[in-house]
Amino acid sequence: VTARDVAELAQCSAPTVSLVVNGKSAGRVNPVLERRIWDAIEQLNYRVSPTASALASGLRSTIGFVSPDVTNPFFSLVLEGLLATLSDRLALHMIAPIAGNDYDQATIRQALAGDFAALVLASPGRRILDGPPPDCPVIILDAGGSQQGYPSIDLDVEGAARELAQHLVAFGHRRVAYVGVDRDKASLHLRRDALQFHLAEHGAQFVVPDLSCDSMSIGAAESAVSGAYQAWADAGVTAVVCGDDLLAYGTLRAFAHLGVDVPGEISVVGFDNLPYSELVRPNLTTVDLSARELGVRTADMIQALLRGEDVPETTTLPATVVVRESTGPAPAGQENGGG
Amino acid sequence: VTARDVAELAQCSAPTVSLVVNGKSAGRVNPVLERRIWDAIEQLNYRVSPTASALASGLRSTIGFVSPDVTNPFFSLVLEGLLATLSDRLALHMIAPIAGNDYDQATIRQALAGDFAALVLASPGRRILDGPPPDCPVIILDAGGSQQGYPSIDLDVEGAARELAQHLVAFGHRRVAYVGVDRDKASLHLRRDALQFHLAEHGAQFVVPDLSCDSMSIGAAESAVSGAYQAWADAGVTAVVCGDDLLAYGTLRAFAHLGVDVPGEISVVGFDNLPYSELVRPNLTTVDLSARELGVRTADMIQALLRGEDVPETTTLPATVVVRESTGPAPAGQENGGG
DNA sequence: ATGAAAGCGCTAACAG
DNA sequence: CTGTTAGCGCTTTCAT
Repeated sequence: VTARDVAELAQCSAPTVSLVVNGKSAGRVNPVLERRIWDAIEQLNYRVSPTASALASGLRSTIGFVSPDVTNPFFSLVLEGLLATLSDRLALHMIAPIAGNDYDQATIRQALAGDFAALVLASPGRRILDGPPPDCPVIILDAGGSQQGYPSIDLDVEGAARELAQHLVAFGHRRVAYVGVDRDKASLHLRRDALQFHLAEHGAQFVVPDLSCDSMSIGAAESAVSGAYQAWADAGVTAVVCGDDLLAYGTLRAFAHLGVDVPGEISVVGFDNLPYSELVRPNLTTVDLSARELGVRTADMIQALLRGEDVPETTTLPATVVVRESTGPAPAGQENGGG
Repeated sequence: VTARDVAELAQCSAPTVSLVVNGKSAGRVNPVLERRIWDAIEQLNYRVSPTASALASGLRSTIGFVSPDVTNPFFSLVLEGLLATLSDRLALHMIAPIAGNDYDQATIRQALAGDFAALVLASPGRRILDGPPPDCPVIILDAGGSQQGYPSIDLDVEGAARELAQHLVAFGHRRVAYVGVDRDKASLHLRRDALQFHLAEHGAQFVVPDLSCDSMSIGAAESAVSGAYQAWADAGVTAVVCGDDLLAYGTLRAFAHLGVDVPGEISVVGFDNLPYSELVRPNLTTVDLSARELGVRTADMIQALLRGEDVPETTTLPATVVVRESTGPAPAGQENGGG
């Protein structure tokens, strides 16, 4: 059922139908005709073809969202904020790497082929776009700052790292281990480096090589940590910081199996503050990355961009430490987010 | 940059370019011309416009996925399986209700307006489609069987309920409570009813009215359970079964705050077996709903449907009980999934 | 206030 | 093998 069918029934022409369905009838089409048209639309159950509409108008109405891992709650939360804030007129096309193993150039290239109104890249690696520039706005999320001139929205990892370093040092930790992933995740590197810097200010440091997990998953961290623990113990590590809550969950599991007492023998910290971090045993101390807000702000930025407005090259959202039992009871005067 | 630009550069006509880029050049276009065309394509960085292509060919290439809640790991897992299995040619549009509160007719109507190659409805309510029938295949997931003639993929809740009832009764439970949500979720009702039936076989039963949470979330369950516990205790409830793991997490939290010992004073069971269920305290006994597999099978079914093949009206996937510490140590000979 | 004409970029059906 | 002709369904001038 096409616009012409409607036009025929309503005894007018297709362009008039177009005006009406697009709400552009203000003072341009006779109210009684408009009525007839709406009636015909309902009667025939007419819906405009988004495809044809997009082609004719040159207006794209779908935004591409590239997620490294749709099962990671962090990205789910970002997605939720995005979806909740995006105008109804904008559809969202999900793009995820085939293997579930984070995404590479190929994934991005695929995304670029999709002719989107805008493209959102969540937690990309370092080298983002190799080929010719895309013909739509690109927004980068959680990449540790703008890259290649694309506007980005980031978390204040720097500030959180300072806060976290203080917290750890206040508990007497001086010898720390870091758990990250094998991939070239800009965001994870930044977390590590910022933390290293602020630990150093207090005479603390990473005393073992970073542990690189195959993937950002509970299982990967569990097996990696199981293998690394002896070396950590030998090096006198008393706290381990994980680049992501999922890695921290795996770390907690590994310790549980190894019979290592947390936080008695070693403290564990994660980045993200997923909804499950206060449910795991022991409750995980984390850096809250306000994932949902990240999605909300992304949607706002997209709409601004599509209106042709300028947006700041880098937007930074606050990130704060949420202290829970995995780093021991909070010292007097310290905020405790475990409630 | 259009196909005509390429044609011009390669000194041929647009349709020939079309043949080449679509891999339909076998024996229909001169290899040397094809070379020139590919060169031109690369040189101009030409990409076919999916929009124009779809319009001209009448082939739709995006499938719509309606999720009640993108932050619920169950649906994330379904999505992951779906994305991983779907052909590269098929894009996926995410549709979620605005409020984050499950979806209604309006959400579905919006989905119908999207002209998709296929539509997937995950865990819908009872009345699914009111208006005129959609013009694309619709697949229903986790709805407790086919509805309105749409093919469905479901979990063997019936079998799992039997298994679960046996497990609970073997531990001496006779007086049980059920936690669900306010919404008309077909799937949750089925879980409840099947369990009730099999509990009755063993002389056990629900001894209090079902607890209805506002939403399928940890927080909603936590507050609902907090308010209901006294009545449960008065009624002698010794086990509570939650329609979803998230509800179970909230239940565990409520009990933790109330100082109720699990499973000492009361046992808790959830449906879903999310990845976090063996991390929470205490490890949650659940019914494994093989969410990812649900997504995989959905993708398979979509592709079959698009090939014009017939599919069974109802496909049922296995669901099994995973016993963990929230229902106490497993009795001798009972499988223990807590490892 | 409305219709006629043109065209978005591509593909299918034919003609050569 | 290749080019020409149409047309997908809609929107946008531009007449009237």
